[in-house]
Amino acid sequence: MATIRDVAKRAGVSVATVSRVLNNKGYAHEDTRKLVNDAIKELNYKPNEVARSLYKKKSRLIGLLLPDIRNPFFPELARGVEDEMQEQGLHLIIGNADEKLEKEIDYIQTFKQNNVIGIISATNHAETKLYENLSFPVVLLDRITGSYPSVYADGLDGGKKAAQEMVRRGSKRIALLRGPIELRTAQDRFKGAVDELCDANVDFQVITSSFSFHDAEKMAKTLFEKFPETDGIIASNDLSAAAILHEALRIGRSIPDDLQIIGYDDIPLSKLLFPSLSTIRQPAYDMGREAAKLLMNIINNKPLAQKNIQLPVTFIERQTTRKVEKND
Amino acid sequence: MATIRDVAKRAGVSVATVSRVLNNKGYAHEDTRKLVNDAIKELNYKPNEVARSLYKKKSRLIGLLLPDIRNPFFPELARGVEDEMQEQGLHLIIGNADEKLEKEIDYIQTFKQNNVIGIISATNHAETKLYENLSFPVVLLDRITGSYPSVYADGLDGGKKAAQEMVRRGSKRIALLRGPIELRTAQDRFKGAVDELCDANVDFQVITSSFSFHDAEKMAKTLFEKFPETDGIIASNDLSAAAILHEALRIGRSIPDDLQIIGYDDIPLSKLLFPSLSTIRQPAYDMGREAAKLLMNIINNKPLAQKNIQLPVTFIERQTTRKVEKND
DNA sequence: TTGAAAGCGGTACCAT
DNA sequence: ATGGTACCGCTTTCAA
Repeated sequence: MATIRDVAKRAGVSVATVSRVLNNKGYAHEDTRKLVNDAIKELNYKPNEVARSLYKKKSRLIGLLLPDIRNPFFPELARGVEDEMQEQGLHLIIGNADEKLEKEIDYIQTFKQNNVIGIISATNHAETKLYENLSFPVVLLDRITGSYPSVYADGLDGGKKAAQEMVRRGSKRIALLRGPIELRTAQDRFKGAVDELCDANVDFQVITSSFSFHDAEKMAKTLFEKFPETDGIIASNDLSAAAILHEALRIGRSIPDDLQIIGYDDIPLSKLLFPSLSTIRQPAYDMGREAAKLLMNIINNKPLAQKNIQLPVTFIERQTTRKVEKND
Repeated sequence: MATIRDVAKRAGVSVATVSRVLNNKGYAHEDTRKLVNDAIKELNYKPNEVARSLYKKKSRLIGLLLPDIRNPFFPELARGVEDEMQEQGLHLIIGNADEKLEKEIDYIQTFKQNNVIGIISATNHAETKLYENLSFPVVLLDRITGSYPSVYADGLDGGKKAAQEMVRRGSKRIALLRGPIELRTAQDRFKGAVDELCDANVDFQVITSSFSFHDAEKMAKTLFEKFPETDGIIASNDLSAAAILHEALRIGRSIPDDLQIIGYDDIPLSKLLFPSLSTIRQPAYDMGREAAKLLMNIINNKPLAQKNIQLPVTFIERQTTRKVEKND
């Protein structure tokens, strides 16, 4: 690998000059500039980011921390972050915390030690002290606390919409899934639904469940054992909804005639289920992009229009809910 | 952040001594060692990996390149790699190439510039020149070329098993999906199936398709339009299989009585489909772990039992295939 | 057993 | 406009 010294020698100038040309900083005569650039090309020189990072105490890396890379919602977020960062000439280190605090701590350490200039976190512990005393900014993604800037979708409205659509389509004995208690976003969508259900003339039951694959199947079985009368299920995410749909069909429930299901997230697979899943769509890709933009604005000290960015959710009508006249 | 100088000062020794203690290299009196370790604890000192990396031209980072983070097969691979690396005290940078050559090049550049000590690649271009002239080892994952060490599952056997099980269960007019031509792994499973189907007394058609979400739906529609008579489909991966299953049910085919489907991969969602998907399971998590181990053995100059590691695949019988007497 | 100092590959200050 | 050089934080050789 060629170094800046090789380039300097080749161009017949000092390393200082090469550095200036490289970074477009300070003066450099047009001719010298050309000399240097030619040398760079000839040697196929790429600056050593590590050396740069050591001196400046800043790299060109952004850390992205995901809670569970297996839940298809998160790869979607990641792609949004990635695309935006790439456009800004930055690089992404993705860490998968696997819902384990220990892994999360480990990744934060790695990020620190590699001089990332910022972190975007979507983990389940983002709301703890882990992110304090960092020397670079943190943006929360699909997570909310008072303390950090964040990007998320409107959970209250999401829950509300799910409940409204469910009720409007005639379900009377509704099971409402409640995601992890420690996640504000999960609780918002839960609360949004509860408020709506309380106002409506329906019975409803609450089941608490995690967001992971593993638990989804068990939860689905339990649900139908405990509440066989249920005629409408509002799931806490699409993964749970998929498990519920599977179990419902397995025990012979007819969907959507006898039982309606509404998911949450709109992961790519939801439309491949059969019947395809009606769900509340979170604009995951856009959320990722927005988070990246927000972080970059903070890093570049741009004035922020808002510290917290809320994106809208939409009801995606597919086939696990019954048809009904439009009435808006 | 405390530096090695702070620690040295605190312990009343030189930085060289601290470094030796830190790395367990060279002599250090037991008492001095304790002195240093105490200082490290008191200051909560963590060595600066960037500085270390600059001098040694080696970091503790491994680059993992995935072709498409949205295909659930790859996160599963990633988790295997991640867990093994973590146990070895190394850290992972995950890059998502998004099936784009340009992104892949970009990530490789990032990996280089950050002194990764090795790359594990599962991308669609791993079989090109991109990985030549690297100063660190490369291991291919779920990919095969002559040139690089690799870890993959037995595609020939997988294709063969899929075809056997399909034929054994009575399908007579079979559609065989062929994945991307440029991927050896995809072609192996295709060839395995072709060989078997040729020997059997059945008709079959070949449809070429990509592995991505986006194309899966269109492909499914086309398939049934062009070959409405089909009574058995061997998919190139579970994503395609899911799309096919969806379309089949949509147009009223009865599964598995009228049409059987066998997928490939066994992604976590396959068992949540309804009917749950019969498929050829690749041990993705284990493949990831093996790739990590292989890479580490190469990095540490351990003698290699074998440069290419092939893992077995298994037929997972679920509900998109008909029941049949055991006959092994 | 320990420490001084050179060097990894850049950046940026200060002279010229 | 350009160059010399100290410095970022760590490792390693060499001398003591």
